[in-house]
Amino acid sequence: MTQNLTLESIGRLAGVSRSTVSRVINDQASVSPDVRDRVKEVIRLTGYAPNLAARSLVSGRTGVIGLVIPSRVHSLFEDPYFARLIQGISAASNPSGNTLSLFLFQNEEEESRLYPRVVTPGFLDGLVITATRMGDPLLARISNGEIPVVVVGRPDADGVSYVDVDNRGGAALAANHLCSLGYQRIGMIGAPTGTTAGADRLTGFVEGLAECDRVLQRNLREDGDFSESSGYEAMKKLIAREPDAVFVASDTMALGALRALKEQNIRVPEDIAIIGFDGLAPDRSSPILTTIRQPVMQTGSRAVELLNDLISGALAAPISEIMPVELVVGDTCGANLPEPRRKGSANEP
Amino acid sequence: MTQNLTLESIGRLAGVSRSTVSRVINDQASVSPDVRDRVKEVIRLTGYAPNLAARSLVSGRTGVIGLVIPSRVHSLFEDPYFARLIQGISAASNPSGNTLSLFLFQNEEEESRLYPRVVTPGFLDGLVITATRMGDPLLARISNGEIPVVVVGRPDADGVSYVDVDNRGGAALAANHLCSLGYQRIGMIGAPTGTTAGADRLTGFVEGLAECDRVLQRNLREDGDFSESSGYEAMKKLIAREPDAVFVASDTMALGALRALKEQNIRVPEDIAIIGFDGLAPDRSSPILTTIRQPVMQTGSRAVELLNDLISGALAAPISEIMPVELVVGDTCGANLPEPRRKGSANEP
DNA sequence: CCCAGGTGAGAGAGCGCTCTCATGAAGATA
DNA sequence: TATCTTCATGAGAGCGCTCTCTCACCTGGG
Repeated sequence: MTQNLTLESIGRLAGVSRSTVSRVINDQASVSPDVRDRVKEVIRLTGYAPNLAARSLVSGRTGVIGLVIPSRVHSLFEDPYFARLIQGISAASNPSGNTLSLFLFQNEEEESRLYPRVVTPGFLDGLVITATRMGDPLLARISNGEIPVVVVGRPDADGVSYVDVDNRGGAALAANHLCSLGYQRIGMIGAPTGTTAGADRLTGFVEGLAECDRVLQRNLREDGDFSESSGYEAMKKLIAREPDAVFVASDTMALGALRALKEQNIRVPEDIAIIGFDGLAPDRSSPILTTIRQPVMQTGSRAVELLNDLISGALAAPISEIMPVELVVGDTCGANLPEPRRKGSANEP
Repeated sequence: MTQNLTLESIGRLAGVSRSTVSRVINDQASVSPDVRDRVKEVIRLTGYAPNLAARSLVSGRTGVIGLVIPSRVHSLFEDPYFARLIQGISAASNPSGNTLSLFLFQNEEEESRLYPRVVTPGFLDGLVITATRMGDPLLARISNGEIPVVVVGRPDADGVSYVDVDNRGGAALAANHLCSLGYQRIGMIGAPTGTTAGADRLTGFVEGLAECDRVLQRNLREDGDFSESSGYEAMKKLIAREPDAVFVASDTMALGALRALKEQNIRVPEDIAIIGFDGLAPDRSSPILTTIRQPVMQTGSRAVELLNDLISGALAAPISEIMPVELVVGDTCGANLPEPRRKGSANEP
């Protein structure tokens, strides 16, 4: 039935040459209306679709972009962050006529074994890489100019195009919010400082406190690894040091922190205020987490748009963009409490 | 630097012909050891990788398999199920030399617009489709024999290859477990019966009760849509009818059910036993959910293996496979309680 | 009535690869 | 020594497409 349809066979059926059919398919000029209609009708009837391999062989484009998620985030893949990011990337790929290929590597070995395929010419037009850590060797190799690359999240290398969210600004917003509510012993559960997101959220939070003439006491800070359990553990340690408010650098960790507090019957926000980062926690959670919401899907979409600009040559690398974040006030920061409580001051320098 | 390396140029550098280089790359016989080494060395030095478009043009294979997730499950994409499934599919794709392309359609329009690309020759070797609903038109079109397809989850059409988990057996297991613990008013929060998973879990649960000479009272059953909030709403309705145990057809819905119970200060499992299905709930949740665990990652991997058999012609469609499930006893079924409580009997026929 | 200018359509080359077939050298058999 | 079989290698065709070049035809101005 639909066997081996080619430009040639379509042309034969329509009584024209292969060249003319090609012109019709690619909407090029110099085809008379009646011939164009005749060819289109044959294409419709036969259900012909051009062979993409042949097309990319000559055009050098495949219409495929790759999304690389490095091996070590596999356990983190449970984080709704990645699902959203993939959605955003997919959403932007479809309209631009791109297909998305997903590269999840199980381990470093697989990563380096499959690496050639990723940068091999004739397969991918461009690449989006996410969740790189500082000094990531993969990034160094891939961004070597063979193929257009856009990184999601600020890379620590220069000359690489990227899309990031305003981690510093968001963390500062959290700090300002807590200060304005009158908290005195403000702590933080940070993300790994080996990631730029972790480092930027820490920097921003310290800066935000400084704007209110506060400092982050060293013993009021613990770091987690983005996982729920690490937030739980960090909060358990912090409890003894009696913060009255804690900024947790990811919602997933904040959920863990809330669990630790509940276990100890410490009320949120009456006894301690919590503010998260991400805006991914499902609304169902009671209480509703106050958080800094980042536009994850849009970040993914924007990455694809920049990548397309890079591929088409409309822009030259490196380009970058910072997506805005916003404070979303929920139940856990105490903003909706009749009167925020105060403890002894610890954040005054 | 790495510009336009072809078989021809590698051959020139190694002092052999294009054909010989091709033989070396494809590990074919009839190449003398010294020539083989010489060519391999040149390839290593230049970093040459064959052009995949050209290769697939002649071979008819692309090494790409597609994963299609229909439009309407986008909101469900938050469910860890899909993340795990994708991991499983990716894990099995990489070793078999396949690349995974992801097709997430935003809506029906996009679905039908991009459909040609999915089945267009010269792009995908095969297809994995998941989360189809009964009577899914996409499935009917795609499984039309143009390209090998494996469905994850039992399709309601014949002649389609698939991998499913033992939904019936698992639900029966849940029923038996609750019966053996002595519960008398056993209810169920079902999944949509418009999905085969929902229908099978219902059938299995009823069968399992029948094995214990019980029936599922109609007013002790509510259906949800796999979402947390639907589980919450369903449980709110059920509470008034005083079940002493409820089988919830997905863990995500079970989480919602637990939330509804907690809101009403109904203790689990002292006042009511809960058993879920999926085995995806993170261990962190306290209490730990008793559930029927299904091997999601393995299901994805197995789908790819079957697909590869279909592609290579080692097997002919339709083939199918049922993955086993297991009961995982946690805190919520009351199995670890000193003495399960009994209420008036409702499940006796 | 002839020739520039434009326009629709076909012929042909070539993208980089695989695969079949031809060739020539070396070894085996008569 | 002549013929037959290996085996290593090269030459060539062709996968289905795009793109350039060429040609045939039609128009209109001189």
